[in-house]
Amino acid sequence: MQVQIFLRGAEILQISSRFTIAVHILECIRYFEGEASITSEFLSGSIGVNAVIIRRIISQLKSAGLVKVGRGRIGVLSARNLDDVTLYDVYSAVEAVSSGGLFHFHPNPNPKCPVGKNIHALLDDTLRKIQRSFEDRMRSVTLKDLQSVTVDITE
Amino acid sequence: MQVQIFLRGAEILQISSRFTIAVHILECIRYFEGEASITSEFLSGSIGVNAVIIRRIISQLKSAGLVKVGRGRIGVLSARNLDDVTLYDVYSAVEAVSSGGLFHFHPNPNPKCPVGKNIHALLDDTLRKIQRSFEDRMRSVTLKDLQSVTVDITE
DNA sequence: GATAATGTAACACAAAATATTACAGGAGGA
DNA sequence: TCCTCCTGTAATATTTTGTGTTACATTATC
Repeated sequence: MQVQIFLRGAEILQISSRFTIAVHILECIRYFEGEASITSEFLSGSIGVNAVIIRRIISQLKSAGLVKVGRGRIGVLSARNLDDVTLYDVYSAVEAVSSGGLFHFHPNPNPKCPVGKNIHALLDDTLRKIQRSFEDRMRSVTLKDLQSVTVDITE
Repeated sequence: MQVQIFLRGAEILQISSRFTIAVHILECIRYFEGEASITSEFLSGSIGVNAVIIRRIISQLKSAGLVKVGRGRIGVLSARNLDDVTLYDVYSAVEAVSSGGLFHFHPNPNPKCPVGKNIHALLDDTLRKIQRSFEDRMRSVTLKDLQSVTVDITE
């Protein structure tokens, strides 16, 4: 049996670390804004990730309207009240999930097979709903909520 | 801003297609069992994916107790009533999510930074609950449910 | 005007997913 | 029994995605 043996490595499918990095960035802004100039280099130090990566993610957060960036020696600033930003706001800012969905469908089911012909009809709607539910759950948590250790997400 | 320009390609993070392939395999068994010898070659034809990939996934489904495989000219058979198999059963059979979670955390937050020090305390519990909720949603759908076009997953 | 930071290209590298080839070994049928 | 078909799985290649690194033009503040 030994399934693990021929599965090379972890085989983990995950939401990219861009998401937790983005939350980390926003939390740094919440903590340091007004106190320090929050540059990509500064953030790189707290997050432990290359400054260019940070800048890319900041660009995405900026496109999503969450932060604004001054050139020169300003650093990153909040563009709205970050208390109200939800995890979904962050997630959708940094993951291009829109274009494909959370699930990856095998691309060539055989239309000549009675099962292959119907597999999309069978699954698409349900998978879409599951994804939607996942996103709604992320919408229900704001950055402010994270501060209270026991967030009430019904488990 | 043209975020897309410097994001190479799709940047999509997805549940591997092993999941939909596995559902496809099980649906083929539900449809063809008793009618035809369901070999990896046969499935490869319906699914449009290499037969070796199919065999690996079948091995995982077998480990999970969903199917059994005869050697020789038998092919794949159901090992239990597939009507009752949930999407989570399939998902957990083919994704090694257990070892890392759905979310990928950046591995080196700086413990000397007041934010970096607390980022795990801030996020871990909430992310775990979101993942749990995602999995529960998959648990609520069986293969039989898929047959009725309008599955009642509260949206 | 000097300095420091961003925006982003270009490229390198690592990790994961999938494809392909190959073949040993078991089961069933002739 | 022997042949054939199919599985199990190794080895390897290819593709895709994510991340790291270097570089530099641009722009805002000091």
